[in-house]
Amino acid sequence: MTEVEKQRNNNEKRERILEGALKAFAKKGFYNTKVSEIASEAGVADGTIYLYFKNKDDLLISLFEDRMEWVIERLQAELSAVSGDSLVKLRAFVHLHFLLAVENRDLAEFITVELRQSAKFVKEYKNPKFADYLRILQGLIEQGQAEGLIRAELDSKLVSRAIFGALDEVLLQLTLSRSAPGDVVNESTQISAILIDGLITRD
Amino acid sequence: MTEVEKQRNNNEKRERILEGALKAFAKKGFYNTKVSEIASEAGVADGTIYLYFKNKDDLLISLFEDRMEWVIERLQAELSAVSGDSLVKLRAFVHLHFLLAVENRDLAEFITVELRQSAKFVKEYKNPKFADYLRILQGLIEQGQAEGLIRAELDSKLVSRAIFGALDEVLLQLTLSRSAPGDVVNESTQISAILIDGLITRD
DNA sequence: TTGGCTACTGAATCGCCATTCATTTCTTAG
DNA sequence: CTAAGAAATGAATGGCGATTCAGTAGCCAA
Repeated sequence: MTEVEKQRNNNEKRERILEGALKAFAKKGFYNTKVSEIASEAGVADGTIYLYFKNKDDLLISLFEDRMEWVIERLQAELSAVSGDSLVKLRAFVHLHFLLAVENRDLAEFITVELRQSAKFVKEYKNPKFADYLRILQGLIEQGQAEGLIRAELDSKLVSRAIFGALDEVLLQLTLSRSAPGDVVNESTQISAILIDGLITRD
Repeated sequence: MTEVEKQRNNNEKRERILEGALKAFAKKGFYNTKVSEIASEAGVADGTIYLYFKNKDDLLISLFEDRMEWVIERLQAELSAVSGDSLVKLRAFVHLHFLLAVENRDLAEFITVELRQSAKFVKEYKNPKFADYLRILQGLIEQGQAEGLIRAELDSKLVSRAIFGALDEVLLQLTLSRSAPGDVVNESTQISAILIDGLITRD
């Protein structure tokens, strides 16, 4: 086996473990998932997990890093393909957020449910990838402010937090109720409408 | 000891345990908190906890119920003292949400961080009190729609979820960073402004 | 004073599960 | 083909911590 193939092999096993962990965490949550369950889901022995990850916490963090990186790449790729002003991009962002979640149920469930816990309780972990995600959103807001489309007096950091929160909570409901993909278009359209134009009626 | 005094005594001990649990859960999270830590925080023996609660899960759920009930009562009391149209009330709601959180740090931290986990993983638990909270918000939206102030085409359930999510995420940030009470007024004002008027500039 | 009742205590139990590591299996260079 | 080294295995270990329960303490009524 060449070095390259060896590398691929390693990554494939590592990936299988991550995939098993994702599935298990999404179903039962981090604390209620046994390492042995992840192992069996991944089709490896319990001990094998410890060849790829330091411990259960490390597995959790690695899973975050890995999947968030993937999400961010997809998001950026799709966003850069959108042409138009920042409001158009913001609408696209909202839509993509939902779309990615619906296409990756387990991942969405894992992130919406475990993100908070982990951010707080897995010692030392500062969750840089999540910060990156927020920064993309914040960048859109600031772009809009620079273009004069979004009110300049708003704190872009606060706004991006709030938007993320709104999306996340609606998604939580969606994933937990395991409802049909439903009208993602409808939901994302309504959220965008509120964000951009507000709740009030106009003449 | 009369029956009444006995009752009060019981409730006082029960309350001490709930208070200890709240403090501990807020600091270390449900899964990282030992029952013995709660006991020592409450100044009772480990076994005493099991005289008042079936098990650790039951303690968690009871804590939710109890504190959410209190929050809802305060919220309703304060809201009913607000006179004005539904937009005024919505602004007050947002403001109160932040205010209550800042006045009750541990409670806010507990609710923002543990609510999701519990809703999903404590078997059987449907979290009715949280549903009540959302319903208050939903009621405000619907009132606004009836008054013609809020766009009728919006799904009030979706909207109330989204608003709650926005508030919750901003609060999460606030409580986790343990930042100074800071400008709660500023934050709640900006959030209300976005909700009501939207992000965009107006001529 | 005593006996019974209730509330409380906290040390001991017991099951669980993350982690380890002696052993086995696979891989490849010579 | 062979032997060394790498990778994987999964049964055994060890510690932890929720829960239990035999015993203690306080209280009251007779």
